[in-house]
Amino acid sequence: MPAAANPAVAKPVPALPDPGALLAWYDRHQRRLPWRAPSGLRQDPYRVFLSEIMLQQTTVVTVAPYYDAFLRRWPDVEALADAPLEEVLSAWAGLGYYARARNLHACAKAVCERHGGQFPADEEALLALPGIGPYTAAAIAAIAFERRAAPVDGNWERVVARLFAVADPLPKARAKLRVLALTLLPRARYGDFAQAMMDLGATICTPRKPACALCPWQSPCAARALGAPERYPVKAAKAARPTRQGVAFLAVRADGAVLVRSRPPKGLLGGMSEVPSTPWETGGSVHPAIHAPFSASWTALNATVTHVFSHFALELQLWRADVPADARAPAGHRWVLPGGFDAEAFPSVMRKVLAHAQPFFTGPE
DNA sequence: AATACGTGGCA
DNA sequence: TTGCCAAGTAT
Repeated sequence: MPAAANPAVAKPVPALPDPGALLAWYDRHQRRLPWRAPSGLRQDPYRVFLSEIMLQQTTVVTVAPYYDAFLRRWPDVEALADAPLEEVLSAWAGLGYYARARNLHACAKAVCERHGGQFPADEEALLALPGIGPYTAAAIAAIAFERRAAPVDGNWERVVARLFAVADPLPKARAKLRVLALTLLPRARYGDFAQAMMDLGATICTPRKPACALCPWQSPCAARALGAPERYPVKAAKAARPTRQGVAFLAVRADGAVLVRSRPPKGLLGGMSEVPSTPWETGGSVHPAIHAPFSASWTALNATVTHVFSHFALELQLWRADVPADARAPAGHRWVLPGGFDAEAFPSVMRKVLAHAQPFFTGPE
């Protein structure tokens, strides 16, 4: 041991992170989640798929009730593939990132048509399915099929960035973090390891105030050695969020029905239901009336609906018109009674709008 | 590579 | 109140 024999060259070399230490921690502290199989059992690939799509950029607490509802309504991939897209969108309403729901449905169809109703086990084949990117392909491969794969999500990135004190800012550091993450993989238990990394990130190695004293990897962690684990990962500055304005037209029929239409199949809130409105633009529309679904005595309500989307904030003024029970719906529009609201694919912003149409409709929960 | 794409909770 | 954050993907 030449190095150790020379005190002048000897440095305190931190131990490399041991995958076994994390797995041992996971065996004691793993969270019980609705989509997790009983210990030692492999989870149904459809359930892994469903949960992973829902969990993209979405918290466990938010996902849980949606996951239960979907699984009860569509217990397997064939059932989901056979469902009308409108029903899937309606069930997804409120979860956000609605392209996920469209792709979820398209993916179920693809699995049935291209793979005989069986999810493929290979990352590459999974990656070819709609809505399944690098993370989800790896997650399904590891968790449902016990394949050697690294589903590098935000938790992995945070844990790895701290373990190795990666100073490069995200998202550019992503490739480097992935390489480092691969060095951590164990020789077995790939599914458990993937979920252990996520549990560690969610409960110990948290974005703020990480609980380093409880961490199975506190000893090899470079960021902790530096005394500032919460400084990692470094993130690039995000773009400012502009505000857009618009006017939403609340046409209320004498029996309480509200005039509704469906948004274009792609883009923002693609395929979802909405109250007709002007375009949403920074600066707003100079002449809202030309965008009204029909001519009527529109009254500006003393109400503004505000809503924050991922890349802009919205301020919606409300115009209301009360119309006779025999009023016709313009082309592309339909009347929906309050009792039918739950069957519609109203995103959260529209639930806020509709709360102003019906005093007895409370809107988003 | 950069941007579009939701929502709700928390400090 | 404002900004940050959560099991990302598509283009």
